[in-house]
Amino acid sequence: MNVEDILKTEKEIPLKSRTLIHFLLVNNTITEALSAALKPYGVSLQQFNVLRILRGQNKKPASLATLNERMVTKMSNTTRLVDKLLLKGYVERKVCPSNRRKVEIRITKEGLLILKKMDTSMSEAEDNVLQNLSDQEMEQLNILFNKFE
Amino acid sequence: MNVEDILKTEKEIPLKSRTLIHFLLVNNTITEALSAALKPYGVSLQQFNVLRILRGQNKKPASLATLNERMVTKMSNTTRLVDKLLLKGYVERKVCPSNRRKVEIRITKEGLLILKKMDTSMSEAEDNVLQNLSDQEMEQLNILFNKFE
DNA sequence: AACATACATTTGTATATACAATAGTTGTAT
DNA sequence: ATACAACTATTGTATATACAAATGTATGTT
Repeated sequence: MNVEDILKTEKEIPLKSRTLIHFLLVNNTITEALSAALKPYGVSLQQFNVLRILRGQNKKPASLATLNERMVTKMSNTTRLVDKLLLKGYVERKVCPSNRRKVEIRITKEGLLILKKMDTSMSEAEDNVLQNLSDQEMEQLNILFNKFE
Repeated sequence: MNVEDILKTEKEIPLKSRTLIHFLLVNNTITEALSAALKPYGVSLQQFNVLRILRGQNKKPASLATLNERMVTKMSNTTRLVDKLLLKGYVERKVCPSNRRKVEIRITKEGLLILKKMDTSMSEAEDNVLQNLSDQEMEQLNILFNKFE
């Protein structure tokens, strides 16, 4: 299926616009698939991302700045994102004793438990989205992606 | 710059996840660049998209359904998107005489005028984002993008 | 100690989006 | 003609996000 058909337009789109539009279209496909996989757990992609970062810390706490630095999609408001996870009991937050400007955020046991389940669903969704691509093609994509500013 | 560096993580990310994360990262780059180009005009990417569709109609009106069908990123609420453009005077909307369930949306003279200016800015932004890619590489990307479900 | 500056997070506000519910219109079958 | 289902857009509500301003804390300078 080509871009013109998807957008139901007669005229041919120039290569550059076409590439970018195609990019955005595939991005929609990907985020919809991943979000749908997380839907049963009631968390957004961003919240999932935060939980994964926290698990990667191995007990070490993370500050908001750390989270922001490592998030795939940077947020202007990580505070409220963590609030949501707090409400669900998946993270805990306390003021950092050594520097009281900072907060220490950790994933809870419940967070780890639910995250393990999410991992399975996410992995399935990833496989599904990428099922028509070979390893070589993915490598190729990664190389091409590096050329974007 | 590789993905691991961008996300400041030590562990190597598996190819599939890596590809998808890289995709999302580049998507952020693209949408930020394009949105920034539209910022001076006070319209969002979606609003710009609607204006372009309307211009492509050549005087023929479009219904909300038509807009939705042709938008790059489908919206659950095109009504309010058009509301914004109405307020700015870039489009006009009236009830379709032959089928009063539908509305007829057209771009105005002011809309066409401002859109012409936006085109220049957008084209510059596109060139900028894609400056490191050859035509062949873009073609390659389009082929790979077609492999996504 | 007093002050200015930088830092880290939180809050306020406006806008955007998703999803569900509603309202009005049309076509069709009876 | 009437009832009913399908269609199209609008509205309501909750949540998400962007951006700017405010708060509280720490650090450096005099």
